[in-house]
Amino acid sequence: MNMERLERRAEMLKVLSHPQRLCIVRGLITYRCNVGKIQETLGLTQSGLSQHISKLKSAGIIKGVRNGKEICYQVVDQDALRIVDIMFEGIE
Amino acid sequence: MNMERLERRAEMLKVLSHPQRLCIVRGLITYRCNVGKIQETLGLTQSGLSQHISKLKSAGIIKGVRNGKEICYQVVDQDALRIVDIMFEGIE
DNA sequence: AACTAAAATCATTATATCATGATACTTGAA
DNA sequence: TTCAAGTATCATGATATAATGATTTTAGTT
Repeated sequence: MNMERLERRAEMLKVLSHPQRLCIVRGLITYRCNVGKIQETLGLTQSGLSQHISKLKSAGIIKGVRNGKEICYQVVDQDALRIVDIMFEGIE
Repeated sequence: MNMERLERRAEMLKVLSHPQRLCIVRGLITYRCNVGKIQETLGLTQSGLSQHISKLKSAGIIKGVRNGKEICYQVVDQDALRIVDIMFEGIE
């Protein structure tokens, strides 16, 4: 069995397993790009949000492209996307 | 938004986000029941396995029924089942 | 060059998780 | 009623994560 791959997938799950990060990823699925917007929408601190973003990036779940002063993030891991969809089924 | 539910779902993800626990749950999906078997198959210590089982149970992912000296576990959380399926896609 | 907005990093403390080994509980059988 | 098998719990130290506030970097603007 490909243990390395399983470990990477497990790490991805761990990074997703935080309510705020789930909300961040869901936001990026729906709107992509908005970082400052998500901060105010979710009521996170700048530092807190940035650290969440950093983890999501390290895990390969999102990637960001700088556009002037802003950085536009989007979800690039398709499995993460499916999992977040499952997590938000029946929530709202 | 139903934050309580989201937190419970996130907690479920966290419990799943461990390679050994992913393997345990996959084993229980395929064969259900076998605890000692899983221990030898995966090469886990008795204590380690038991603690994994305990977390999976607390998170509502599995439940166990005692049958004599043995306890038969099975997966009861359907979302957990879907997620484990996704995790093992393309692995083996 | 100085200023500002956007974002990242650092430092700290508190808390949670992991791995291990030892001990205790539960149940059926001798 | 003792015993062994199967399972759970406890105790510990090592490591990881979370939350917060302060500082720093990056890039566009004046």
